Amino acid sequence: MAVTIKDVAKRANVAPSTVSRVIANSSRISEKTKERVREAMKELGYHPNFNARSLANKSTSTLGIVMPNSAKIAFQNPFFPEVIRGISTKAYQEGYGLYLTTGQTEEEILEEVKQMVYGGRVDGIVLLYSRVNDKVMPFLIEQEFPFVLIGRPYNIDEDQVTFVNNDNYKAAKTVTEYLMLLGHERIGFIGGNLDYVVTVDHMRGYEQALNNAHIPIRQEYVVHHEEVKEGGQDAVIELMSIEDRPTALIVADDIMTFGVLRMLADMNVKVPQDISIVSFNNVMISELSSPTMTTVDIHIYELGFEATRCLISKIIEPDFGERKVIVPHRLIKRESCK
Amino acid sequence: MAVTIKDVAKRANVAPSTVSRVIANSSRISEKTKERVREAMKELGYHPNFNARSLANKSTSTLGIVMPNSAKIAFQNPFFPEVIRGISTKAYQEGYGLYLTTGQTEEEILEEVKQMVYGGRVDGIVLLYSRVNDKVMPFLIEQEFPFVLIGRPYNIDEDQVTFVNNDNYKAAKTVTEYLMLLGHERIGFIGGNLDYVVTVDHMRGYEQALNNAHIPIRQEYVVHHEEVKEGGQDAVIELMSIEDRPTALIVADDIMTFGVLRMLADMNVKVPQDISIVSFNNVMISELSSPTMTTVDIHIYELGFEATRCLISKIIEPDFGERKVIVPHRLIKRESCK
DNA sequence: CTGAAAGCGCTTACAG
DNA sequence: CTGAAAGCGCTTACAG
Repeated sequence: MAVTIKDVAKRANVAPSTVSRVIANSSRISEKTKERVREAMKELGYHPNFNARSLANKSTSTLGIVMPNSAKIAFQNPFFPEVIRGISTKAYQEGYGLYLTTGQTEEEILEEVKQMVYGGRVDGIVLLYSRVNDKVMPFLIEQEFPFVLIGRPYNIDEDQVTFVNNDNYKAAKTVTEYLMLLGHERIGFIGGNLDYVVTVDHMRGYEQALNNAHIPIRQEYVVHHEEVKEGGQDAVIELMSIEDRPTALIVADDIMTFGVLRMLADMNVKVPQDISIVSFNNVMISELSSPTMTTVDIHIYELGFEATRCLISKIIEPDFGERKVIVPHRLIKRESCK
Repeated sequence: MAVTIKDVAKRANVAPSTVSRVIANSSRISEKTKERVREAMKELGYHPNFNARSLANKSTSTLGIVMPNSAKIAFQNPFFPEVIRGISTKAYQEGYGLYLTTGQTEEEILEEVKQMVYGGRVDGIVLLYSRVNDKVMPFLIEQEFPFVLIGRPYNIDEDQVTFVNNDNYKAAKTVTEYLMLLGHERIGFIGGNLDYVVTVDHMRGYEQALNNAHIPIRQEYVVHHEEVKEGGQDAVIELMSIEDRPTALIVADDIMTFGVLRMLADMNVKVPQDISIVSFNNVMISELSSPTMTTVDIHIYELGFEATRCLISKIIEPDFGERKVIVPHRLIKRESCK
């Protein structure tokens, strides 16, 4: 059997409550006693039982991470490992552990979130996506459970949720303007799943920039795909089949851009000579493509880090802390635009 | 306050113990009572408290995932998301949750593992790496705590640990032989960190194949790097500076190969015309390089899935179950060899 | 088939 | 500064 607080108490000749206070490093215990108790803990190899603690405390020092449905698709994309790295770093610093959802469908995930919340399995949750018509967020709001969203709430009053996001609208607008500045007028747009808010924002930015320049928006220049691998490739086929081919492409995400580049190479279309490409994320590997890609660095790590910072402060003092953090983005110019 | 077993008991006019038995679906409770209790649970919106359960049960239905130190480096590589996906799938199927280490250094991680084990935070652990002189594994063995290793134990009796691995030795040997069959004799080897057992195994396979063919091993043809991005690029510089340049390269991992291809392109060395390349892993994105890469598919997802299967069976019945699973590998021929 | 009671290993008012 | 006791929300022998 594991050694408990009682064993330590006996050994140190004090009451269990005293041992508990020593663990919490209460100022009401004399240094002398503390020493003695700590000695006993060492000798016996005492380690606190986490579940007992959580039960008595009603707090777990654990944060839940909720991934979008279908980790299959999600994990294809280095975005997630990188946010998690940011989350992980801050969580470690503050003494929190990490608990991961494993469900694949939306219903499974909602069920898991309910378990986390009702079961007292975590103290707070970071939501790694914002999806149109998502059910997880309304649930969390209704329960008044501490959570932070990476992304932007959609169809929900912004004041009700703490979130960390990029200005994706502006990023897409800037990128479109950048391409126009380079002389492009026929600009294609390869977006992600339209259920995700980020996709919606990208679209709006793209359209706004075009509008401002009085360039008509052509529906055939806009395609959406979820799968990053096949998605990029399929999109290229669609767009390159148009008579009036675009001379520039905005791609939702770097990994998709790999697919785009691959397919373009197969078609013997040269980048950037024949077509320019800008994408989003600046994932580590994006500087290893041929040609290297021009992309918007959205500071993924920071998104995770900041989200965790906000979440923890919300757990500790629910009524203070920022409710909204916008992480700046930056256009990284490399070889794929002309 | 959350609704507890007591509230349900009152509502259903039974004792708390009966409610508990209904939750566990004990066969000793009549269907009629079960119905009544379930009704009450629904009406009150009862959800079991996870920590209380774990405490009474001494089991958590949670699996710990231990990542190699420095998630920074680890998470650059799609290997990890993909194993985790495999783990996640099986864990979900069996009703287990996932808990992640967050530490960066070896000491931090060991400390976290101790907390997991002593604190009763998880029922078992899957170790995502096997490292020479690792301290985590000896600790787990000493504690007789259920764990499974993805990789191969090193300097530890194989009978003492359950592990899931590829035959990395054979894979490297085959790959080397494949290149020799294509006519190559000057074959370079770009390996990962020599602290990892997989690297050691790759090396042995490479050397063995060369030996069998009576081709002398040249130390200058062998380089090691940990960072996948810079690593690949640095390695190329080293190898291409040799007077007697290799005509083929074996690269530890696909992402590294992206760096290698990038650098080779910068140097105007054509793949596969001037130099052939084989690598390992067959990560999703590896079919998107230019040229697409020939690589060994090690079935990463399956490694995670199998490991979790073994772990759970070990938790449930410690004395049965396989102790060793070798996941087959397969050479995927694409465009990078000639 | 069901209940009363003890116990899992902590924490925390309350008392002194 | 320290202790005795109650409580966190479950489970599980034991008894009937």
